[in-house]
Amino acid sequence: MPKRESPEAEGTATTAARGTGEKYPRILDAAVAVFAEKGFHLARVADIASRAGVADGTVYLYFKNKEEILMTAINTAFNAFMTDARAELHQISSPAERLRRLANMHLHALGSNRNLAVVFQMELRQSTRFLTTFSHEHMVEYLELVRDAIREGQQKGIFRPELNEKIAANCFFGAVDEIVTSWVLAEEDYPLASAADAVANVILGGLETK
Amino acid sequence: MPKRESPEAEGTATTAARGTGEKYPRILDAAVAVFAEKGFHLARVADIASRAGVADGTVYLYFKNKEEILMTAINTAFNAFMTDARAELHQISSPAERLRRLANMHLHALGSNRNLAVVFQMELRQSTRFLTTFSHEHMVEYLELVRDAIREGQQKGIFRPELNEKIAANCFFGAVDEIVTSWVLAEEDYPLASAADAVANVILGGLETK
Amino acid sequence: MPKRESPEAEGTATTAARGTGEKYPRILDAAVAVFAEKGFHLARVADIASRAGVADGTVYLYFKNKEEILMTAINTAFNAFMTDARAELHQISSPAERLRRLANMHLHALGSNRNLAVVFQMELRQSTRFLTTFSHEHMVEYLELVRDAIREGQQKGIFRPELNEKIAANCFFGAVDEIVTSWVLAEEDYPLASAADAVANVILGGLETK
Amino acid sequence: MPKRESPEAEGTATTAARGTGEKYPRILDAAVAVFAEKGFHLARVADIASRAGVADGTVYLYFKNKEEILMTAINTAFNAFMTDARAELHQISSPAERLRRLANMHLHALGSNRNLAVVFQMELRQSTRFLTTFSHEHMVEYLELVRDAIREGQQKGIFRPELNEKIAANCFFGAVDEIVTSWVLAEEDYPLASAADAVANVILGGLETK
DNA sequence: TATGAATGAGAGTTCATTCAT
DNA sequence: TATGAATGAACTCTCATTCAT
Repeated sequence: MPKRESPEAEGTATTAARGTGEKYPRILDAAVAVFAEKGFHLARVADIASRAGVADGTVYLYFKNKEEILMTAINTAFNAFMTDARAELHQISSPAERLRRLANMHLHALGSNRNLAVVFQMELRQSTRFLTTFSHEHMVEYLELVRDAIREGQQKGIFRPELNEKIAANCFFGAVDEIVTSWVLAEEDYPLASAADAVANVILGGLETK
Repeated sequence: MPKRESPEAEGTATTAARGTGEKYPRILDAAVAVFAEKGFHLARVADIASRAGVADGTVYLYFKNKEEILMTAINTAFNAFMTDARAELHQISSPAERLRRLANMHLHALGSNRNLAVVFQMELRQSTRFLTTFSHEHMVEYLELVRDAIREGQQKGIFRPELNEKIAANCFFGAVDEIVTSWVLAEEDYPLASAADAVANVILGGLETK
Repeated sequence: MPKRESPEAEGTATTAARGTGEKYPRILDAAVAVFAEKGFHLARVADIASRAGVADGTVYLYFKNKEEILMTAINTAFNAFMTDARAELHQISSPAERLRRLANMHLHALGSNRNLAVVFQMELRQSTRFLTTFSHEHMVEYLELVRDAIREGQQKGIFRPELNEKIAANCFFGAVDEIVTSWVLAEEDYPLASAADAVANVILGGLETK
Repeated sequence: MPKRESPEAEGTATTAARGTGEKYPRILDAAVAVFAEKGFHLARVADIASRAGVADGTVYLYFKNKEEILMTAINTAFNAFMTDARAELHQISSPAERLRRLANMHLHALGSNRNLAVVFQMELRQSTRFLTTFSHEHMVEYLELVRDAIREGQQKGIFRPELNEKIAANCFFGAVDEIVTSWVLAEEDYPLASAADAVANVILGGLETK
């Protein structure tokens, strides 16, 4: 997920953003903000354009259509996250620590960009067949990281060998993911990452041999 | 979740369903099927009507609008589930067993009605403000069951006392929920409930004192 | 115009009207009330039926369609008025007195039934070609009465001979008609007929030789 | 009433009008033509658009909705007329002459644009509460001109002092208005303004002291 | 006669997308 | 590249009318 959110993404933009150049990222940020606020289907391309401070038509110079904006936003954020995550996890030998670190990064990434978090938690689960497939593939990629760690932990004897590795990985992702959802839906805006250790404790407790 | 799904909900219905009477449940079932297939926004009321074997206008004799159909479907299913769940859990004294049973019921309920499961996993997480609030309330109700069990388990000393009860409950729900999502997105149609014990093992392992 | 308005026409009817029998006039009265309130196009047949205390379908046992209800209401009232008017005017030999009496009857008829007045002033001027023709014919009939009086007055030398009789008749009708419109649109509910003499004075003043 | 009516307003336009530019007045003219022909409720926005030679959606770039088109058409025409009328009447000191001139302008304005006249005579008297209020206000404004003249004439002793000024003004307007209605409903298309003197003669005859 | 559930055609309006400038 | 006016397909919902009971 993008480390920083461009400043105009939250404002009306039409004013501040004009002339900053770099329309592509501005449109992307605006789109994430609008999708977060209204949801994909209720978001109008005109909303995105005006928030980005560009003309409606300009959006189509950078993106084929509305769906592609959403997908690009998700892809960009997801790929950035995965690159970061793979790099970091690579340096950690303990499978348990790796999962703890992954939970941490996951919550940090989304906790630092609420709009993006909303889009991930809400809009990613659309049922356009295409989008479903699309997000499914991301999920698989993410889960691969988790399953690797679990498998390795089982081989090393620190994770319970009888656990179905696939299901365990789903539990890990599901738990972390639900923490994000819960945060997104909450009224108060507590720091999401602060929950990382607590989640990791529960899940790792469930994975580790007694 | 509805005790029985009328058989025509899966088929084209337009033919077979005609004149079977009781249009209300037929429309509801058709709606769930169409929502599952296309998603709420892409589902046309005409699709629902034709699948239910009724005229477009007939839908509006039973429901105020499209949104009300979705909400009714979700409410009906959710309330039926909660009633069942409360009744069953009431008879189980062990908190761990209660959670195990809840996971089981959860997966059974959705595993026996794929369309409904798709609607719950996908459409419930839309971002219409109203729907968000609406589903949030259901979530809270469900989580109350989980939190009660966790709290009691902590008091009895069988669950780790240092765990944040709210986060732990989220982990439980998140894990079970993700198993459903995974099943919904999966190519093959394995019996969902078969995963119940495995999930429960992971989470209970994480909750129980060593 | 009908001498009396059936009592249920103003109320919700569904209660009081039931079982009184005589559904035909009840539907007619209800229709006039609903047309007056919402206008022809915005009036729903269901509104009329419920106000008349009958089922929607029952309306169609008495009237071919919505338009026929309006036409029947107008026709009935208009014919009743014309019959009365012809009978009364027949007994008055002075053309001036005849016009004075006609203005009086006109304002009395509509002033005693506001709903009907609204329908006459507003709905009669629709532009469905059919309805236009239809109301045009009524107008001609009414104007005939006026023109007869004017013609006779001119022959007798009490009305200015140079006046175009057709235009003068239009002036008479227009003046009286406008008094009704003004009353219909007014906030306060003054007795319409009280204006009869004043209007007659103006117009007769314009007609009479000096 | 609009100073000039774009020529295509009367024709089918779909062909000739394309690309003539200035879509706003074209839509307005087309709307008046369609409203005149079918009446507001039966007029479809698609009719207006096609007559104006624009796409359906284009209408909504210029007007919020169908009602706004009607109101704009009426307002524009009415305000133009009132501006003209006030300017002209200002220069006439004789109250009688002023009324004669007003009748003349009234009949000229509507007589030179039959579609607009139809809309004024028919559609303006609908019973949408909003429209009623709206047209009522116009009426008041117009009547103010008439009442001013009458009041002044009474003060100067040339109009009968015993006449109720409000009722007299209604008579004036009603008479002129009915001449227009009569013309609108007539089969043959005689020049409307030719009736101006005749009407003025009747009404002024009724107003003036003998 | 009476009912009212069911029908389905129909229309206002929105908005993603295009394209002439 | 950038614009934004224009397009027109699409879709929800209403309501006059019918007809089995």
